[in-house]
Amino acid sequence: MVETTRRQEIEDVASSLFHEHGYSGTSVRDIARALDIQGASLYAHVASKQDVLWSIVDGTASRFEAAADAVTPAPDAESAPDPADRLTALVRAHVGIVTDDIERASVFIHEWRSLSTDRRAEIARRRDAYEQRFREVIADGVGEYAFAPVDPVAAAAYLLTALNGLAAWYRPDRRLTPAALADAYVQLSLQALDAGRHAEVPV
Amino acid sequence: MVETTRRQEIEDVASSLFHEHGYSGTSVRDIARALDIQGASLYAHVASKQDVLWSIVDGTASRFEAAADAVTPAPDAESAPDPADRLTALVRAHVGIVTDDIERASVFIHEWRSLSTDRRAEIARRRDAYEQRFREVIADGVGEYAFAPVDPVAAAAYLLTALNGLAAWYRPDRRLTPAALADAYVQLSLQALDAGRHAEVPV
DNA sequence: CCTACCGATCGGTAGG
DNA sequence: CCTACCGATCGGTAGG
Repeated sequence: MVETTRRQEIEDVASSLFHEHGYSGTSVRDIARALDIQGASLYAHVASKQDVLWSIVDGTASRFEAAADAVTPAPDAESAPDPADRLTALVRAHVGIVTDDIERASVFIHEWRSLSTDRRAEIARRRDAYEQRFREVIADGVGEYAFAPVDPVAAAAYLLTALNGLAAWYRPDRRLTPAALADAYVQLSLQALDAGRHAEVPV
Repeated sequence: MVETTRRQEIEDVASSLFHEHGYSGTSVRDIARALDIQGASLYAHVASKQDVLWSIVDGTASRFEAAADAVTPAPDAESAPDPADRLTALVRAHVGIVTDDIERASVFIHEWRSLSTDRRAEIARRRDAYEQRFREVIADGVGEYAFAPVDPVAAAAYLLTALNGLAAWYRPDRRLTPAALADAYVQLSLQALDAGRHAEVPV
């Protein structure tokens, strides 16, 4: 039932090694050794080391995008949820993906610079579009006086790098479970925008 | 007057290359090429590539520590400044060092994992001690009801990774100068802790 | 700071 | 998935 293809195994151990030593710091033979096969045998399954990195980064980017899509209101919705709720959903989705697979998330966040020029450009575009979702919610909230008057570009970068930082330090433990962590990060993110403090100020 | 030793030049170009391509992704010959000398000639000035990384990381760690020392009240002070002021000073100092030399800061933040075992352990200790300063101010503020009741460990990690994220994205421009950026990041950080909203609640 | 050179390792291919 | 092998590049040394 737990079907794990060889290709998936390769990407799993590659994610772990790229996470720990970086893409440049990991050799094809390091990956093969973790699978108990010869370095050259890896090429029966993958076209290149770069190809493995791309699969990990592209797949993880898609997970983030799909999760954000799922919590983004349809453009034709009667009434868009208020900005605080929309931001909460985005933060929770993001933290969920990071904590669900820290190694792949970490590779996506830190190693996309090692992609070839074209792929790197594509991921840069997709990352910017993803960050734009955060900027828009923040700008909406500022416009509605639901958030403090922050710079949406700086605030979105602040929030997203805080969330992405998880991939570098978080290890699940009994005291700070993924659920507790998500709650804490939602609280900090809403507070960072002073959410709910400004609705009454001007009209 | 502007005395730049060869050693400093080497560390400057190495910081730039390590920032862009990582330590493993930068060869000794890459560094030499940027200085218009032969790869082997570099060894007239440095003992090893690892030695260059250590100088950058150790020096930058010291800058962060000295800046935090400078804004930390003496233990024998009559009255410690309130937590919001202390946190403001810590955030401003940290952002200042990052924006003052993004490349070195970035190498310190991201490449310390490439250090040899002993040095890596030392930097891990020093980073933890530095982060502890943030945890303490946050815990003090929570204890005095100056901040919202956040988990000091999670909140300190959240704040510091947000600040460190600057090294990856920030480029000074006319709209967002280093000073404006520091103001925005202080505001977001204080708000993240809901600073000044809780003083009146219980006693 | 240079030329000349070292052994080790790199990503990848050929041919089973 | 293996053995055998490729040219290129790696960090670093010797000796000027």
